[in-house]
Amino acid sequence: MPKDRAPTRIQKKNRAAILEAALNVFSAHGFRGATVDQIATEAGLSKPNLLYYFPSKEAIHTALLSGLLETWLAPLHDLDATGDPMEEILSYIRRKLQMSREFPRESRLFANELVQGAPRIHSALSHDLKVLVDEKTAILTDWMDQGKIAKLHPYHLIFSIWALTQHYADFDIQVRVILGDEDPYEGAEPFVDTLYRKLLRP
Amino acid sequence: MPKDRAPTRIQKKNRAAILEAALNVFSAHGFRGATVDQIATEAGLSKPNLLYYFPSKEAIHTALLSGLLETWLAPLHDLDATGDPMEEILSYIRRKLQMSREFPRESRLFANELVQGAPRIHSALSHDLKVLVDEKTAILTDWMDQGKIAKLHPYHLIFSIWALTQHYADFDIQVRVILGDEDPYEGAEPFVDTLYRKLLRP
DNA sequence: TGTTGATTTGACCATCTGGTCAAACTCACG
DNA sequence: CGTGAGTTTGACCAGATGGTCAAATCAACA
Repeated sequence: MPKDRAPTRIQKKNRAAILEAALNVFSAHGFRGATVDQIATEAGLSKPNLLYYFPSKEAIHTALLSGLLETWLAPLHDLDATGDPMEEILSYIRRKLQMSREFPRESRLFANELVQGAPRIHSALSHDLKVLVDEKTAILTDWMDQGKIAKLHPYHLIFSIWALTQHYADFDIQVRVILGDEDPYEGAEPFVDTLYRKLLRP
Repeated sequence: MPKDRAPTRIQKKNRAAILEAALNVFSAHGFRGATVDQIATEAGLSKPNLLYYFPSKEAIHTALLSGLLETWLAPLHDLDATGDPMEEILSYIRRKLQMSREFPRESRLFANELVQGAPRIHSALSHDLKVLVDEKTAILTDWMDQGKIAKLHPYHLIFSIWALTQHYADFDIQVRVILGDEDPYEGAEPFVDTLYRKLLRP
């Protein structure tokens, strides 16, 4: 294992390659379905070489998840209490849909983990996620109390946004079976926009 | 492997026990994460005994999926072109939400498969699912053309229903982390009801 | 009850997989 | 160069896992 000094050029390159490869493999096959050999090959390394940079398969997975959780929650983090309520929420939704479009692997990485009961990130969820959601739903509740947007159950409002936007990344195959050649996001963006305008109108 | 005559009492009992156990294990761990031993133990059989009834792990999985696909699509199948549009759609949504509540394992079984690209049911999807969805979206489009419900992209309307309802089963852990002790479906039912009433109002 | 087919199992196998290790190789720097 | 730290690898191991098989046991029916 490399010493914990400043990382060398090679360390940076290889760690990045491993995480990139791991994202591909874990998101496509889940933790159990991924093999260290597969990740190593995809990263252009031998298995022992990969294990020189990360002590175990589990460690790669953990590093990947915790490194990406922040990115994943960023759109919600940016929801601003001082902005225009309707526009803030719609722009949060657009950012979230954009994430599904640009980072489908990341979405599926989390989806895989969640569907199986989040055995490896349950604690991170109940801390970071819970806190962030509570903070933001407080804002939503304020807006509702002030009559700026329709009164709805704030948690379920958040769930609906997650469900709708992540569906396009997580169940991509199903979406494409139905849509054929049509670009999913072409139709999704106006659809969710209309949906939430109607839903949130006071 | 049992002959293909009429199944004996023992065959019926054991096949059912295996499929029930397999549903537990596959839905919780995915195909790759499940082991034959685990399924056998949960079904109260030895591994060779289990493999006397199904030729392979893959065969159990396939039998399970194809046996459940019909159940899974039943709510949509029941959408009736001659009923009242708004009530038909709302009742479809209620049935779908009810499925998530009563059959979360089935939902996660499909979710696991879909997230990983549906390697084992892709063909079933592009036949049965595609046909059924096209049939039902034609009804939706009619209703829209007649001004009975709001004009929306019918495929994305279906996606939104799937996403919203299945979210509660598939990402149950996340939902519970946020909601705490609150019953998810208690709030979900009125929420989705309100949502689609607003969305579909012409 | 005897016989035949159905059912069950212990022992076993080949392969896959995560992980180890000592030895070899490479790189940066004096 | 030369040297020491950083990097890479072939060979290897132990345990898990899907699957096989012959022999033993059981159930049902004549």
